[in-house]
Amino acid sequence: MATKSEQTRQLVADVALKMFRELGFEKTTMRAIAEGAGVSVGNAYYYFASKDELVQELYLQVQAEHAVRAQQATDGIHDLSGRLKAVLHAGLDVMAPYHQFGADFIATAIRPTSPVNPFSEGSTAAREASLAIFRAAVDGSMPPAPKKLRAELPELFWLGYMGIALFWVYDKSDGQMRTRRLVDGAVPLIARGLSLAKIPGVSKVLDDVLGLARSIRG
Amino acid sequence: MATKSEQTRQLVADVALKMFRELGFEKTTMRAIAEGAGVSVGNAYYYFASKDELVQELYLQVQAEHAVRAQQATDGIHDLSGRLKAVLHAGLDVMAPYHQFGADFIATAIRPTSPVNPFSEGSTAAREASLAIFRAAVDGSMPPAPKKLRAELPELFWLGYMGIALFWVYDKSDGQMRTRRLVDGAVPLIARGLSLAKIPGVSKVLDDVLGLARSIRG
DNA sequence: TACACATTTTGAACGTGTTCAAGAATCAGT
DNA sequence: ACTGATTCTTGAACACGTTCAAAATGTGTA
Repeated sequence: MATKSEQTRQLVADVALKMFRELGFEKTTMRAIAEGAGVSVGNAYYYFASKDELVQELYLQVQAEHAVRAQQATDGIHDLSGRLKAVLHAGLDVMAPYHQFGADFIATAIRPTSPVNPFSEGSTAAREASLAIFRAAVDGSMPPAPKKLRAELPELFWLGYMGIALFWVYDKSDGQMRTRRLVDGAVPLIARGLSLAKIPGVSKVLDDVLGLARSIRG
Repeated sequence: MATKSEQTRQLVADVALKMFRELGFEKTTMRAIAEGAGVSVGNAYYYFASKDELVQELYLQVQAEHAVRAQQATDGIHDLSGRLKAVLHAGLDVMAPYHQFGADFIATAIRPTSPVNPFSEGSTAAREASLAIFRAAVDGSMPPAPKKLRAELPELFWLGYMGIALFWVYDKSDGQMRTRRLVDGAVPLIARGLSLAKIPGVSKVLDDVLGLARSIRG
């Protein structure tokens, strides 16, 4: 059984996540979390060094849930387009309860100093986990993706997913259906776009793009 | 001559921008701004409803400066690639003094509620001004850009510019030279990519992409 | 000049995230 | 069971962004 310490930590996290969902980021104060969990403010800080770390807790949970659902949703689907669509919709499903929270989450996440920042070194593990979801979608596809791009695609799709999340945050339509339509419309186009990679002229430009990306990254 | 009121407002803004540049966003407290300007905290709030509005002041100034410099830098350059490169580098030049400030600026700007948010309705004017810079770069180019894309290019480039700004924020290299190299490397590729639009297969996919963009926007 | 009204300025006060010295509870080794 | 060290918990305190009633100053009118 869990130690007392682990119980307290979990309790604080649970209360915080529930409040984030129901009240949003700003109305969820550290004092309210502490009171809701029946502990002192200082005690909450003993387990989470900042409010941002509680946001990270949410991020990790959402991501873990995404991994599970993406796995289920892609089961039995073999074409890349279908698999990608399933993964993206699974992501939107998991994020849905947090839509009003999204803006503050992204504002937090985008700071280089934030533990949640997806590009920062601190969250390499989290980013890898998220990338793995897209890698699985690509690697498991039949027919396989163009060889030249296969290694780069997961990262590209992940980046696209970040963009979709940003779009989703600003999407005020009912149930964020515009984002859903964007996914449904864009994914087949991406799949078709990939087939263009075989055209010699396109292929050459693509090589240079990939080369540039590598040189900038290193 | 300016009224006393205008002088005070300008003084507060000047002190704030100077502090933003020299100390960054967090260390520039409203109390410090007020003290530096020789007014009370409440008085600063009489002219600027929030700290964010002072950030907006900075945003407007940077943008105005960008417009001027882009104009100068593209003068006499006719090819699209050269013009785009000049505009982007002009943007980086203007932003340079604020690099350490960049992260907080973007975190502020990305909130839908922020007056600085580039997508929000409140800053339509500011966005239009920024878009106009890219429109001028496209419209003034010789040979002209592909007709099919000409109307969409400014918005696309502007979006790319937002992406570059994001990259720049995270760029810890000396003088952000990686961002400079990214611009130098990416711009010619974009120009070459545009010429692919004439290939029938590519053109068809492109039409669908543009159609999707329009349907989502509306 | 004297008065009424509008504009500008003040500084104390509020609620926030966060820190920290101090104390309470728990544990490990004898 | 005792003791010393470690882990956990507390709540007052700090600096921050922001608000607001009240005061001070400015402006136009009789």
